[in-house]
Amino acid sequence: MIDPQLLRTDIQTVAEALKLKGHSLDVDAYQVLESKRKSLQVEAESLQAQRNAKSKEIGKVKAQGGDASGIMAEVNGFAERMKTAQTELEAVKEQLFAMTDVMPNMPHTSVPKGNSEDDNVEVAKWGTPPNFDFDVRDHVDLGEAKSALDFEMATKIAGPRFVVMRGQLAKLNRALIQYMLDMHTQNHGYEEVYVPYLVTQESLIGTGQFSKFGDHDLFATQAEDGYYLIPTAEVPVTNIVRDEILAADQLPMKLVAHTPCFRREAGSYGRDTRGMIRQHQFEKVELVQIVKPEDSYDALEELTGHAEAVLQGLELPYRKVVLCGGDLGFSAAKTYDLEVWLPGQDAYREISSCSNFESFQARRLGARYRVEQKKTELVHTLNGSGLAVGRTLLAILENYQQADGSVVVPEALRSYMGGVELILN
RNA sequence: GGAGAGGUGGCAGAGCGGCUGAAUGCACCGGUCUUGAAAACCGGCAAGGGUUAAUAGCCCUUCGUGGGUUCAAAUCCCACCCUCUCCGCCA
Repeated sequence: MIDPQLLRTDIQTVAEALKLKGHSLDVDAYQVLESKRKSLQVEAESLQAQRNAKSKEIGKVKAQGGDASGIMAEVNGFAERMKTAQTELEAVKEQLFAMTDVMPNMPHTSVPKGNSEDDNVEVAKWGTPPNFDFDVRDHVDLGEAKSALDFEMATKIAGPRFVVMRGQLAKLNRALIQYMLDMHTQNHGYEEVYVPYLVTQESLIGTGQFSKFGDHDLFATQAEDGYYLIPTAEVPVTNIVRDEILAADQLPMKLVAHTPCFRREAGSYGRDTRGMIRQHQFEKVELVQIVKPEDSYDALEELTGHAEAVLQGLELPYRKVVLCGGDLGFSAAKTYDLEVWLPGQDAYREISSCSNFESFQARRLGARYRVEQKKTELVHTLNGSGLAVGRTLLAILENYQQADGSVVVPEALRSYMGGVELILN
């Protein structure tokens, strides 16, 4: 949610910033509504103030045993007028909300211009893609050869975009989760949290995944329950601070959670249909930080570094890009994507997305902290994948593959794999 | 699932339909005292919103949520949600 105060005082700046995200803001329409809101609200509130004053008078007169019928007659007509003013005000507010609710967050000034992912800017590259002196296989061929990945079976059970992992790969999956959680809790200062995988609509609205108007990428339970499966741990974890006023010394709050994530992928028919790149259900270790506003950009660099540390620990080549305005998500002010090298695709593919939302989520969430005795201020929220586990697993298969189709276990994972150095052999 | 109790400020806990945005205690902040601290004493201390140059005033809203009764609701009525206790069931 964009600061309504800013929309009143400097809507041009907002309109300019939103243009970078491809959102055109109807400034005139907004200002017309806003001035209506102002006069209606002033009117409605002054009617209420008058009524309150009169009612108090009645109370006083009656307490003294006097006759209050005169004042009561005077106040009688108020109810109706108040109701009309109230109704009109609500209507205008709703129209304003319809406009602000679909406004994305403003990009940070450091965000490059651009319309699509082609305009994202590479800011760093780490490691070198391996050279193979044999025909490279992708993770599907590698996994299916030993029945350690079984897409057909998953389709039988649940339909397309699911996978069954068996034996060593199921264990590798678990090893990766442990490795990531241990690294973030032991080296990076995060507190591990376990959270619900089903959440309410309210929680989704808080983090911006659910808009009344936009479509969403969510699985839902039957209407009577009203639950949604989480598309990312960002939702339950960030909602920890919803409607809270935190003490300054609670910040920064650094949380890490491993959860499965569920997405319909409704808009991506035909895209990434092969393999584990895009699934309805996948595992992710998510980093979340709740920080003071002045610290959020340092925190973004730090948090991105924490995700990079996992890739470096696993010795997977990757590059870091900063998303251009047009490719930025709805709620984000700035995002770094980490893209891991996938020999099977001969390309870098996203494996982590680290974003600063500034106060955009916090405003919806009502997440504040106490600056001084009497003052509260919205916090800034950030999150990033550290990392997407399924994609990490397939990156390992493809980068560590051998001529015979076996796969070397990265050193960092061996203690989590019971000392095994080679799998799919 | 059945029976009962309850949801009030950071916490605990009062609150006859008007003088209660809310007693009191704790916590917290400021001060006096003290070499310093503690104790004691004095003062302050909810959030959101509007108006405004203003973090000054003034005003509105909020006592689980939503509706209703009334000139007036934390207080009365209805529905829902949640919590706790007991019983049943269950990993």
